[in-house]
Amino acid sequence: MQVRNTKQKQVVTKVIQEAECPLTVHEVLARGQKMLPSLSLATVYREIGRLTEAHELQTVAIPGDPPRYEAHSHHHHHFKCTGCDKVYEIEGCPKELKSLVPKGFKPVTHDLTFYGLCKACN
Amino acid sequence: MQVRNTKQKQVVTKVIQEAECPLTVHEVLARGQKMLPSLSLATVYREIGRLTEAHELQTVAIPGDPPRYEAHSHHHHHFKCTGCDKVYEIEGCPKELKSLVPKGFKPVTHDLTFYGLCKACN
DNA sequence: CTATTTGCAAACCCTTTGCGCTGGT
DNA sequence: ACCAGCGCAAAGGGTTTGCAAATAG
Repeated sequence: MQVRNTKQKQVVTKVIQEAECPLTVHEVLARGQKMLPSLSLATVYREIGRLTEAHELQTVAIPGDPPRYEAHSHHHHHFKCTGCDKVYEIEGCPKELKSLVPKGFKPVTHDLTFYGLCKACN
Repeated sequence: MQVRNTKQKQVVTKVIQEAECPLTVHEVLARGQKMLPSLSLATVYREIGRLTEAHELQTVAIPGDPPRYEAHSHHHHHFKCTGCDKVYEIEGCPKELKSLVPKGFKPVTHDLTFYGLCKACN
């Protein structure tokens, strides 16, 4: 079973790589359709599913929001503006974090999300 | 518009307060029906909605999982076991966290979730 | 007695899936 | 020419909502 290189895949990948912030499925669809108007929602879901399984995408889940997706690059965290609802990337990660985990537990990874006002809304 | 003290509200509140970990809506329903068999799913959703808006409940969102709810007590974080899928509370929170936020941004709150193996699964 | 709240079922998302057609190789 | 992948539309699963009956105050 071989993987084919289709326009749809190129478009979805491109949209996510060029995004300045994590995108929802519908945002990916909207941006993708500017390049390829026939792009369908089902295809976006399928492609995002593939990319996520291949660990080329990361899911950013924020309570109350639909999931967002971003290119899997280096380890980082997020800031969600409660004013304009945009999600920003935050660099850095304190080493001490792991010390919060109780003895006997084995932490593998973690998510950290800040909420508040971004530069523009503040 | 005054709020009435119904059996359903008491049950939902009690279930969540007595829970040893954050519960999904269906877990709240199942536990609640042991005390009040007629309790309906819609009522659980409505009551959780009210409590969340009143900030008496906190939502624990984990990518891929349905949201869970817990009593709003002190500030703390969570550990999700990827072995048994249970969610544990983690105490403590490094002061340095806020220093990750860029200048001009105003952090109000944050979520932190660890993933890995719990004591039992490790 | 009156207005809120409940339970039910239908309506609504958002996401997934079956299927015939398109198009990459 | 073959078959992975697409678009469409229907199905699924979780959550919300309209409404008549139940019930707190």
